[in-house]
Amino acid sequence: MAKERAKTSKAPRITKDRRQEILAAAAQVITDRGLAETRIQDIAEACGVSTGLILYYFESKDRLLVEALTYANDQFYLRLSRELRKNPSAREQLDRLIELSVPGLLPEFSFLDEWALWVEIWVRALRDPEMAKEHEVLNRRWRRSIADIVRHGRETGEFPQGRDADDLGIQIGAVIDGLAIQVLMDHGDVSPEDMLRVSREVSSTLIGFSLEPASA
Amino acid sequence: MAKERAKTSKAPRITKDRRQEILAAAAQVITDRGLAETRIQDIAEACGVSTGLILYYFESKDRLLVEALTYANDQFYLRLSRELRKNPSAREQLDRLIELSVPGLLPEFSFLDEWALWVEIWVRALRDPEMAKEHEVLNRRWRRSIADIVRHGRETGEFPQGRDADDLGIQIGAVIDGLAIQVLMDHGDVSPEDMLRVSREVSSTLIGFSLEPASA
DNA sequence: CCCGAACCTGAACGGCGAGTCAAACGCGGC
DNA sequence: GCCGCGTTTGACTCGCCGTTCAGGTTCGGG
Repeated sequence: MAKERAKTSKAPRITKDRRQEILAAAAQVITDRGLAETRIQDIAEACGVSTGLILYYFESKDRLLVEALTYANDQFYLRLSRELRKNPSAREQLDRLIELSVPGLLPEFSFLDEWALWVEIWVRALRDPEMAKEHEVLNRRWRRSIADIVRHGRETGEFPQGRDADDLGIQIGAVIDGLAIQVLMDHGDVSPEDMLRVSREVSSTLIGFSLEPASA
Repeated sequence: MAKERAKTSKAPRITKDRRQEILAAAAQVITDRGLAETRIQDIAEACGVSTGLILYYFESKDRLLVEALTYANDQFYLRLSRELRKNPSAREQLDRLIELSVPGLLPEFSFLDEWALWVEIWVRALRDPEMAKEHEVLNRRWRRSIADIVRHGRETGEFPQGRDADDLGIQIGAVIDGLAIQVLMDHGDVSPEDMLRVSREVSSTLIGFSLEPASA
């Protein structure tokens, strides 16, 4: 009721929220060009609007960039949550989380590289307090996703009791982060399949369950 | 014989290699300000020279930055090699490598953050083929350091046979990378001591030896 | 003592890109 | 039909910074 959509069928580019459209475009441009090479004009072109409009919706380029990075990460998190909710088994949830984390494994998700944006977030968070604050939230959410799966698996009896679940979140998260970087950089030493296999191995070792032998 | 040093005692700031001086200064500035915020003038000031001189020794800012990043990493690698050579025991070598990798653990080494430069390298390597090439070298060298320790430990009988040593280099390297990022970002969730402990635990688990209980 | 080469300076140039602004647009209400 | 407001435009400003350059300094060798 807030806005009728009846007439907007004729106005193709005015969606409900122009802001969001800009954020999505910005995320895409950052992914393509890199944060440092991203100009306001690039984002404007990706939206099909003028440069002036970008700064009509965002008070400065810097703020827009920070918002775009967190926006993209939110999108990833939403996809992840949706996927996890589909699956009651903790082991399959863990598997799904790992699959979604491997750069370039599932073409339908995560354009090319969710991770390229993570690296940009890291760099920026090192100096920009604004971004550091955001990073803290995103980072905790990411590790908590893992820890929650561990806790859930222990409730269902799929996983044994063992180290602190939050610690496991940190450790498994670290392995995934580190491997993702290797895959991203892609010198052929670590393929997506390698990452998938190693992540499963290491996390099963750390959590303390055994992978079924049928991994061929 | 290429250059006499007899008279240079009176020329205080003309060391043997001005180029190297600039590289060191550049690395420091990048560490402080971040790659994106580093201006040629910052580097010149850090050296106490004019901006013109910087481009007298380096054909462009971009090339200088790439060289500075690899230079800094070389310095780290040299320190690491020196430390490892001191110690014949593979377990102690591994321990030392981990210690040197923890951001902020050993004040005497690695200014504040060797790792801040790594993150900059990653970002740049994602787009700049020049940097990607360099990164490949640095990255392989880093993982090989770990794999070599594993191999050495197996020769001396300290470590059991097990997974491929190069794979372990990748896996342990990934854990260290991932944890280092967490420590770097520093939200208090992962302290340097945490990283130290976890790195030891995980690598002993992966390699397959047991840490002595005296870890208090 | 002079010359040339290497080293160094800092002012000047030029382009680029963030942010501004006055004007236009279009749409819903009166 | 007209008004007014939210939206959009694109030309303009302005400061910044990489790079160039003409000249200065130092130093060693002849």
